[in-house]
Amino acid sequence: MSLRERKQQLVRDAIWDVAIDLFARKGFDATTVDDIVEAAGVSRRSFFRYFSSKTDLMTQSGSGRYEAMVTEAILGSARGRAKGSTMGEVLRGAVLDVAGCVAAEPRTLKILEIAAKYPEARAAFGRAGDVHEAAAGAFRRRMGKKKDRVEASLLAGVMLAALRTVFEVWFENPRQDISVAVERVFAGLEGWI
Amino acid sequence: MSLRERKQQLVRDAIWDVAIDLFARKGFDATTVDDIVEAAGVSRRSFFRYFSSKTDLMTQSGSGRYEAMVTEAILGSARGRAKGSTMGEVLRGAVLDVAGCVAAEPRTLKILEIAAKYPEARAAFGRAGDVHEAAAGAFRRRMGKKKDRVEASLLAGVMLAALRTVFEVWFENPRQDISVAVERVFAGLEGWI
DNA sequence: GCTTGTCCTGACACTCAGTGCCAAAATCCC
DNA sequence: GGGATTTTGGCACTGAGTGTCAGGACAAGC
Repeated sequence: MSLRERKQQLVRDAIWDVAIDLFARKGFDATTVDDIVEAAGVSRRSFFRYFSSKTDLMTQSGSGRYEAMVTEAILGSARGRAKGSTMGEVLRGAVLDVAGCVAAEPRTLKILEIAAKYPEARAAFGRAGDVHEAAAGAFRRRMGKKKDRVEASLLAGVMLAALRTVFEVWFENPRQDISVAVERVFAGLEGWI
Repeated sequence: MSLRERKQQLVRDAIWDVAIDLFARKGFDATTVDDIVEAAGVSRRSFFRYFSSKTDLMTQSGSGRYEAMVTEAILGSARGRAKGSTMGEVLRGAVLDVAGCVAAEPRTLKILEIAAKYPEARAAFGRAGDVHEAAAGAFRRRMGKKKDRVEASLLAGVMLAALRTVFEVWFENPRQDISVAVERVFAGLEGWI
């Protein structure tokens, strides 16, 4: 690693640390890019060379890395998982891989704390969170008290996943009734539920 | 409905129609709010009274409506679904309700078309779409050609749902190993997969 | 029909995010 | 050390979104 690269990493880390600290203290929206660059001692223009946007500071390491991590985990080439595994096993292994990678980064916890504290910061991860929250709450109410929060959250996630897939299927042929797409998706869920 | 309310609805519809038309022709980013208000014949300030942001035009009807729709569908009070239904039945019914509601609005198709055509417009729905896309592609590759796209998309959705739930569980007690959270979530998935 | 209070609209000015451009400084390679 | 290349800072610009305020349109009462 050359001097230049180490220096860049240093600057990048310095910006990130300062920014996360400010977010935690003042909130995401209340912290301006000017606040960050002043505290970090870099120019405004340089900030945008290291991070493509303010939300990049929250979504960690810019665009594409999470996608790559997920893809890698599913394909699991590094682990040499048996070709004959069932999809359930693949799914479980992939979740474990990604969760492990994310949890291994100490920054993850700080980001989760900020996201828990400030709603605006949660928006950095997209509006999907709000819908998921609402659906999970509804499932919880529907189930009564006997079942726990985890299952409600999972059901909500599966529902949103099913909906997304339904729209995908339906959009290929929007003239047909959408219930046909629902049928097809639930045929795919067959055996899971 | 008073004259005032009808007038507001008229303005709102006019803005939306003009905006969607511009998005479809020029793209989401390339269309400025100034373009929209000029074409619609309202002031810039009034635009932001009707829509809280430019992306609101894509996510349809502002914040909260989709959440409400999902919640309503799960609780299913309007349908009077039997209390004793299994969660699988509830899930299916809720998906059908939401999909039906969405498909019934003619605007939905236009929005889907724009989202399909312009990547920037997809970003209005949050970054989650990109991750889902990547994961579904990975599952497709992993499964080989024998299974179809629908199942890959579903698997991707379930995986993201599981991950989100894992982080939720883990965040309550971040000192413990994240694999414990994964265990717990997959215990909830037990019987589904 | 006219007044009065309420709501809506347009206009202006402002903050902040993000980008293009160019000159100066730092780094790397020889 | 000297020259090519990369990085940086400064400046100006566009575009989104917000606060404020005066003026106009609406509903209700007389």
